[in-house]
Amino acid sequence: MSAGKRFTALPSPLVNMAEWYQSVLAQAKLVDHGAVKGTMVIRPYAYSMWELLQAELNRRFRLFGVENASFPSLIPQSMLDREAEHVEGFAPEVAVVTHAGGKELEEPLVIRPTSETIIGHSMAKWVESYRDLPMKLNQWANVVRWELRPRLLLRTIEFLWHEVHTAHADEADARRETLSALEMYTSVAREMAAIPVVPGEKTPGERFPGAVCTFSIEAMMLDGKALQAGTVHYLGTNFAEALGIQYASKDGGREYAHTTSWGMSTRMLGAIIMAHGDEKGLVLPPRLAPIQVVVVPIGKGEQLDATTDYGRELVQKLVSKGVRAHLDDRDNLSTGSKYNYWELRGVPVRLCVGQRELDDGMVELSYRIGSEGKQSVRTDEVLEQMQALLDAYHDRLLLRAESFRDSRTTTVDSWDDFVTAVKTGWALAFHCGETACEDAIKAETSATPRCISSDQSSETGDCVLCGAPSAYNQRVIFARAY
RNA sequence: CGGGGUGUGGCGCAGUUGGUAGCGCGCAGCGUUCGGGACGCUGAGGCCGGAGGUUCGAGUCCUCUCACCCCGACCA
Repeated sequence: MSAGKRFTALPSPLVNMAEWYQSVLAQAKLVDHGAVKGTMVIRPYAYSMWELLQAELNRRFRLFGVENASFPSLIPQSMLDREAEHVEGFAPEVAVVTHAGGKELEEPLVIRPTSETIIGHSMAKWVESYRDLPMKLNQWANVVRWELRPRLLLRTIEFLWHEVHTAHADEADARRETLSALEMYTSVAREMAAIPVVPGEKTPGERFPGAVCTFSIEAMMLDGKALQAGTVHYLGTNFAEALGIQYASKDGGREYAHTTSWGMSTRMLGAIIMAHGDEKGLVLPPRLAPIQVVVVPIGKGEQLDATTDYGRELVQKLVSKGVRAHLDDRDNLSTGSKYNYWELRGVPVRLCVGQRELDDGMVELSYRIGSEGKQSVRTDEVLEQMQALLDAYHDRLLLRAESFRDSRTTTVDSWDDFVTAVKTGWALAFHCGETACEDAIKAETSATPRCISSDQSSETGDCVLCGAPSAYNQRVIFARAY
């Protein structure tokens, strides 16, 4: 393998995936390291993937009645301090501004690690009556968490996300919202990213600081590790009490609102890369692929001019049908080189047009995944069916990820089986719920409880490590995680 | 913060017992190519992470620093 030409092949799942991952990111030119350690610069191609995800999330937010808004990135220290557990939980990773305007500030400002407090502060002023509830706000924003060990795209010091914050009149409504949000994220991951995530509740040890309960969607990466791809919290009245989100109830009383918060970040892009990629590079889910179809004209001289014109026309027609198509008319690359270029970038469908196709009104169609190889298809047929072909491709990708996930997920009842299972994937095991026991498991195997999957039927048993009765009605997913 | 490792053109690297810095890729120009990572010729691009020292002479040896990467602790 000549240096700088092809990236490192996908390693065995038992091997550290970092090398492959970084290599793909670098060569596909998706992100760069930022000026500050552990931050990142997202390149245009990757950013448009993010924009597509944003658009879908915004669409879903509207269905929820969530409105977009924007809040300050600097929060007075005292405001963060309002909720005790919250401030304690975030203290180690909060960046603090102590100087400004050439002098020391009377009160330090923290750079938001999340915006519960500042948004709650506004909600407290905006909510007066039960008629104002539920209030649902979202902001697209950068937040800063001073992580000890950043990982490109998966855990950067500064990251881009959205955070929805809602306030409700009562617990039932807030809890309903929490579960709907979790379901929404699950569906977005499946429908957009083709990642078969598992939704479920976090164990108390993994809860968001200040939450009554935390839910997440967990995705399996190609090395069998888990990645939290989205998170939803039911915050009870903790933040409402701390920030004074009170309303006049129907019967004239003063009640605290029940709040929730949920978020999904650019980590999702990392999830996509590490859930679908292969030895040729990225494999992008069509609904988030910035380019869904690339058209490559083939030939030389006048022939190339003709196929390029034909390709351009094809692209225009695809675009008019809502397909994100791109013409690769670069004249300094060979055909084979272009193939590899687009495969590295994970483009789902490639259409080639040479003299043969031109003569017959055909195109050569091939997919990024699968073993069909190249097929000759009538051009009008391709135009007619492209959207359906992309949908079918999405389904295949999802199915592939699903069977991978299932093949790496093991139901275990003995400690030995547990240890073996978390080496290559996920273990479904009973757990006593004790944090000390979770810690012991982590120390032994580096696996942690990911979530209690809500897709299981009710079942109890003995803790896989200590043998005490299980604390939950279901098995807990344990896995090594990013 | 502990344990490993690496710093040399944009990227990936080589550089012997100290002797005036090289290769591949990429980039620019010209020509031939173009159905699976094309080729030829020409060319641009470097205080060898930084600071001290040893030496006639340091990419190379010594000391001190700084940065980055990997494994772990913290975590979307």
